[in-house]
Amino acid sequence: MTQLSTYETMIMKSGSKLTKQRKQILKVIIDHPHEHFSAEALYDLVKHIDDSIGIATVYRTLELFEKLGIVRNVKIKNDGVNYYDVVDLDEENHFHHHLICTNCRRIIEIADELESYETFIEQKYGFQVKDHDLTLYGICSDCQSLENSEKPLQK
Amino acid sequence: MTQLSTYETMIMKSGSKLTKQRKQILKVIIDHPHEHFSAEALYDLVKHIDDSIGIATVYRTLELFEKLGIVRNVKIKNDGVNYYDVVDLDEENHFHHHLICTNCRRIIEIADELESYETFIEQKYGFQVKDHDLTLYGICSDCQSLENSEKPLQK
DNA sequence: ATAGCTGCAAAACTTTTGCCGTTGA
DNA sequence: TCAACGGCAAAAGTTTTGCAGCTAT
Repeated sequence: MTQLSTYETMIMKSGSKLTKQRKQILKVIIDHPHEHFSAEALYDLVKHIDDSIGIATVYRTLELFEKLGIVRNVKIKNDGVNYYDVVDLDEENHFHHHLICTNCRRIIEIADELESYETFIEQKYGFQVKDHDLTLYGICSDCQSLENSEKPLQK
Repeated sequence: MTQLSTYETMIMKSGSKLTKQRKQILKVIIDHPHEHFSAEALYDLVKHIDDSIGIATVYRTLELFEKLGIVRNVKIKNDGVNYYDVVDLDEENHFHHHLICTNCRRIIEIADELESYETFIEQKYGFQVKDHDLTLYGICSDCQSLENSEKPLQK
C-alpha cells in the first residue's frame, strides 16, 4: 500500500469525500515531502495541474488534512503565514523539529534529538542556533477536571 | 534598580525615545508578568489608562520591544494572533517554554526542563501533553558561508 | 438522491503603512 | 530645535464564510 493510498483511505474512512481537488493537493504534498507549504504556495502548484481550483478549497483541505493528521501546522516568528508539512506515517516519534534560518527563511527538518541541543545541532547541521521555541500542546489540569466541557482551541 | 527602570534604560540607550505611550505599555506588561498579550488585548488595557492611544502604536511598540529583547513573540497553532510576554532579565536560560491548553487556550509558562519531557511535564504540571513543537531559530550553513548577505527574516 | 464539496466573491481579521501634527531629548 | 513618534484612517495580506451550483458515494 502506497503512502498516497493510505492517506486516501484515511480521508474516506473519516466520512469525507475523496474529491478531485483533495487528490490533487495530496499528490503535490506527497511529491514534496520536505517542503513546507503555505496555502498560497500550494494553490499555485495545484493550479498548474488544474487551473480551476480556488484558494478557499486549499484552505479547507489543509484544515481537513490537519484534523486527519495528514499534515501539520508550522508557525514561524515574524511571519504571518501558516505553513504545513506532511506527517510521515512511519515516523517513530510524533514530534517534529525544525531549524528556521532567520536570514533566508529556509525550513530544515531534523530528527528528534532531545539530549543533543544547540551544540549538537550546530555540529550536526552547521546551523548556528540563536533562539528556540518549545511549545507543548495538550489539556491543562483544570480542563481535565472539567471533563473537556469548555470550547476547544479550534475556532 | 527596578525592572521597570532597567527596561526604560534599555529603550533610551537604544536611541529610542521614552514616550508616554511606551511607558504605559511597559507598565501594563510588567504588572502582568505571566500574561501573554495580543496587541488587541494590550490595547484594551492601555486604553483604560489613556483613552487616546492608537492600536498602531501598540503594534509599533511591541515590534520595538521585541527587537530590544523586552518581550518575545509566542505563536499558537490554529490561532491567527501574535502573543507577547515579558522577557525576565534574571532568566538563567534564554529559552522559553509554554504549555498551551488546546481546550481553554490557557498559556502556562514552564521552566526549561530539557531531559524531563512529557512524562515529567505531565506529573509536574498535571498537563496532558498531546503534541509539541520545538523550533530552533538561527543561521543555516549556506547563509553563514554567504556572510549574511541575504535578506533577513524580518519583512 | 443527496449530503458534502467547490469556486467565486465578499467579508472578516490582523497587521502595516502614509501622512501630518506632536513631543521628548 | 527637529528627528522620532503617535493617532488616524486607509491599505495590505491572510484566512474565513455565504451561496448557488456540482459531485462523489
